[in-house]
Amino acid sequence: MEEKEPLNFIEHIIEDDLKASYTKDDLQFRFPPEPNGYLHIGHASSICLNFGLGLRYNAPVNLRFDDTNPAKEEQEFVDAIKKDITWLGYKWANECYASDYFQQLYDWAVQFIKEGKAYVDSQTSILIAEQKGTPNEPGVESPFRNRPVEESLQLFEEMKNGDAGEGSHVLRAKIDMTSSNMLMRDPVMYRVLHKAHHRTGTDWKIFPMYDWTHGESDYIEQVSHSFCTLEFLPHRELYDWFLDQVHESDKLRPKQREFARRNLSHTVVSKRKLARLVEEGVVTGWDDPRMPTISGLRRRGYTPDAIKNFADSIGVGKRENLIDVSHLEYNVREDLNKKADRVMAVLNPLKVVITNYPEGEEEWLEAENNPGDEAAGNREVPFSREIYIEQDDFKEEANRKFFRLKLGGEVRLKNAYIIKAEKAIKDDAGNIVEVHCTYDTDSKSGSGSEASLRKVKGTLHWVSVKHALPVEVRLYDRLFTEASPDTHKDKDFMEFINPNSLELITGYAEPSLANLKPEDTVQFQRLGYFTVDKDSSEEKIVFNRTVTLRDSWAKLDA
RNA sequence: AAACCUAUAGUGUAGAGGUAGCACACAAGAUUUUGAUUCUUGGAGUCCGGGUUCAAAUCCUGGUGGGUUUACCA
Repeated sequence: MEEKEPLNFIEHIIEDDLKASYTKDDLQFRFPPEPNGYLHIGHASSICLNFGLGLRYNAPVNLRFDDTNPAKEEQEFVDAIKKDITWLGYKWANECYASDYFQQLYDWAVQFIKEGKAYVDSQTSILIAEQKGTPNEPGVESPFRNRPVEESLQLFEEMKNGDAGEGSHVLRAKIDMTSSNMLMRDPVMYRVLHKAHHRTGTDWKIFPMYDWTHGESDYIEQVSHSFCTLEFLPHRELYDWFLDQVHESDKLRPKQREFARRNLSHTVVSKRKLARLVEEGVVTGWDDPRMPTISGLRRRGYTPDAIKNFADSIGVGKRENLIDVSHLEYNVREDLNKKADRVMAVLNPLKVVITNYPEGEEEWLEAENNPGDEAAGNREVPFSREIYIEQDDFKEEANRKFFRLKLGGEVRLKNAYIIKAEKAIKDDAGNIVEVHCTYDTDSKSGSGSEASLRKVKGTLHWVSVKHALPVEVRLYDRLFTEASPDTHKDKDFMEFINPNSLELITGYAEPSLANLKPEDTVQFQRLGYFTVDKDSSEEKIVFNRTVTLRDSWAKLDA
């Protein structure tokens, strides 16, 4: 009980509030996406943070769509977002929409006008921007700033009724044009937009701005802690100002706190940039397995646990960061190592003929599905005179560090026999096209015979030629060659696209794989984790490589 | 340029005045019918300068580096 587990700064804030005036029942959080795109790994961190807090403190977490801009938002994204959060395994307390609060927000705004806290400005956006000044120079007040309350009221009504054109007027809060915080220089609260909203249709012709909406939505829902990323820090002053105007003392007053966005190396995490990858055809869509979107990661074979463990392990702070993608990869491997069945598939086949194995004969050998998990059971794999091994697993000559097959040398075929390479057959160009081997007839795996227990250094995976199931395999690599492609001042991130982020090959798999369904994940032994893609059909299974196995040999070799 | 935020091993993150920990990455070794997994071990850090204090990663101050803000987007 007294055991102190380390807290991140967000948890410290909550613990401090709990020691002060908050009770546990006051705690409530929210995840507030704008439905204008797909969720990505950065959102996943935020989701895990907010929903994780909800679990930790047994507090409700609302899913709230920040849908105040009908020009960008669509139902399609609402559905995709809900699907992704559910897939991650989180349950929201309430499904909320900022658009549900349009009437309340409007009523408050009218009140503001009556109290002289807001006015209708009839200038162009360009003029308003000019008058805003710069961080160094104060802004100048709009000529409409002190227009009569009745006039503002009347114009606001016209804006609302659709009698005013887009851009003709805005409603502005009357705060301080000389504030050192640009956001306090009479920020826009409403603009006119004659566009259909995905939920309210054409009921509203005016739409509230983010700053005016977000804090009040938190207040309406009685969210205790509203966590957002650091770029909203300057907005906090305005968040508080708006809240000051509407807050009633018997109600909880939400507080906004900010954390640093978490960046992942070798990718980009911005909706705009991800959209460009889609639009320019660099990837096939938002759920392309190379995309850092949740739907992309899912298709790539990532599990919810892998993503959640990743998010938890990187923590949360307030400084600029770049998390190496190897950390993400570690988390999938760790999770899949426990869950994925081990199978055999050969990606770059080299035919091996076992010359002393009877022609036409075959046998089915027992194989463990997961050595770390007895409950995973066993299966049988067919063995015969002709098999495929990986091209990389054979060399005519090699030093003793090469644990694989070489002429005159022996290796164990996983779950099968020990073989010895006798002869390499080459084509006219000198390429090895086939290897002739002999097998030790007494060395069958699991037979318990003396020969079966012999220690041979190398073990290879293999597939019987006759029984091989041809499969399409998509080998994915990182999308960018640069760790931080979008922080170069003089270069566009598109210049760093990895031309080899996808390699398409045909592999040969053991027949048991014919039964797999999309999103099933297996380990191709000695190669990596692979998941069945939704592009699979009756005729052809498609596998996506989630991640390779750790490979210390590859490092030595390189 | 101004205001604000920020600075702990290569990366990320703990440490709230009292022996600088953890994870990944890296290196070495053991085990291994996956060069995987597992296990053991190792190297590696408080941005710089002042101050307060018996004692500073921690508090103060000045630099320096990085970031954010200057949308009728969120």
